[in-house]
Amino acid sequence: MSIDKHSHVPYYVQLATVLRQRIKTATANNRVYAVPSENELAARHQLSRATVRQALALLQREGLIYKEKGKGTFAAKNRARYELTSLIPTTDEMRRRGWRPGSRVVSLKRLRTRPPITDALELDLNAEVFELCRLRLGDGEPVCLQWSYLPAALCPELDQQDLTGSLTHIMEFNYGLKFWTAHETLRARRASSSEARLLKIQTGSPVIYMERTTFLPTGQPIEFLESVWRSDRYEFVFSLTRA
Amino acid sequence: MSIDKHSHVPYYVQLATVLRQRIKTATANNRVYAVPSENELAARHQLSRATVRQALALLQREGLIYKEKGKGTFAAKNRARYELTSLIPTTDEMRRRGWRPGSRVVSLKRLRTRPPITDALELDLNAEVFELCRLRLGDGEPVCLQWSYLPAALCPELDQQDLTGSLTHIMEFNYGLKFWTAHETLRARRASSSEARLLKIQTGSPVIYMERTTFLPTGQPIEFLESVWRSDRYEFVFSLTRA
DNA sequence: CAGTGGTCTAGACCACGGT
DNA sequence: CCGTGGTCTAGACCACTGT
Repeated sequence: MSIDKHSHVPYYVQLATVLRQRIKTATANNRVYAVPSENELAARHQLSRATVRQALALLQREGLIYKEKGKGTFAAKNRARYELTSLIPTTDEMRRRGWRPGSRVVSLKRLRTRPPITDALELDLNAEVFELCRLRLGDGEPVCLQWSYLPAALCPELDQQDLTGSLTHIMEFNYGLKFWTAHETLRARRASSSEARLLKIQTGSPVIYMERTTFLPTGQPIEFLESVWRSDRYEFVFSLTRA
Repeated sequence: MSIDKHSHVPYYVQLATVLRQRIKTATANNRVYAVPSENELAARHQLSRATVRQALALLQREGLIYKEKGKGTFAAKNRARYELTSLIPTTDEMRRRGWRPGSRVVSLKRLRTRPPITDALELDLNAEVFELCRLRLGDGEPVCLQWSYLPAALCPELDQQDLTGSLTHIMEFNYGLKFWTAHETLRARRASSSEARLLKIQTGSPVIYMERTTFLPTGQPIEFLESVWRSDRYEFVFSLTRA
């Protein structure tokens, strides 16, 4: 298992893959695993030290290794649940939980913005947005209710699309709009009667209310999302790391 | 404003600071700001391109810039609310929200572990842990109720410490245990009568229930935390980014 | 075509930890 | 003292973008 110099895969990616595997088997027996030193890795794989460091930086961001100046590099037990906290389409999230994802479009309207949507999307008052309300299902059972607001100017003819799948994918592949970062706010509150009816729970049950604003790589806001999650079916999981 | 070659601050940190400032003023007027090319920055500041790239990598992780191959590097609007999602002591979090942080120790016991604590902390059954229950205050008003479980072997005489401040700081500076990564799980549920009494809310009110396991850089679990948060006083904010 | 960022090399000096 | 990771240089070739 070594580096293929004829592959089109960058050396540092190849090295990271090799090391990931080595760390996995080495830490399986609860043994402490000292990663070979940077010079040693460079010599062993016929690479420059800079390339080795690039590979190690990858693994460090994944939480797989940690370094101690003057001592060396060591394997951490693999705690990377979701490779740290990352922005993931709801559809993929469902699959990751072992559910068959589904979606029922409750309504799709084209309307003029009002606060707080104007603020979140940084649009002028009365600019047009699509309001998409969907019930998201896991294995056919309701999990959450979502209202997405999208600037109509950026995704014309959204009403012609198949909206039962991943909105993230539609935006990326049909409109070239890449969801890149997001701000999420979570609160607990009681389900209203209309929410409860769609989610098939009792009115007043505690639910998680989430607001999310999603941004393009440029920092331009592209989606404002309001959602209500059944607390008996869904919990929010985050992996955090020290800055 | 340039790079001080006699400073002990690394060049790439200095350059990042300069660029951060430049981006801030440039994007203030909603103008698109193309960051100078890597070669140009290298020439202008008398640095190698590798050093310039190190500085840009910093800013990219902060969400301040994005790159497009063949085109260039551009400033994103600053969306870094908390420099992405990071693990932060509760005390510091409170201050960030503009509250005067406070803590009331409800109880501190030394007891033998039982599931689920044994699982989370990876301890043998009956190993000793400290159970620390604290009421966290913001500007004197209850915000949340926390139960921390810590392996007694790793922090002997915890009962001699002042526990009204930051537990994270005590663990780091008194025991050399650095909280590094964490897994958090959030659910909505109703407050029990005892929780409600301490939090000064009505029994049955919706609250956020959070479980957190915190790990050292080695990946060893160091703290298991259960907490209940008042939904009228606290909301959880996360910044996410695409992997 | 020229300019951009992505990858890579072969050196160098430093501060730190353990002997 | 030597080995470690942290920082830095001065080159190089590549794939991609726009003209």
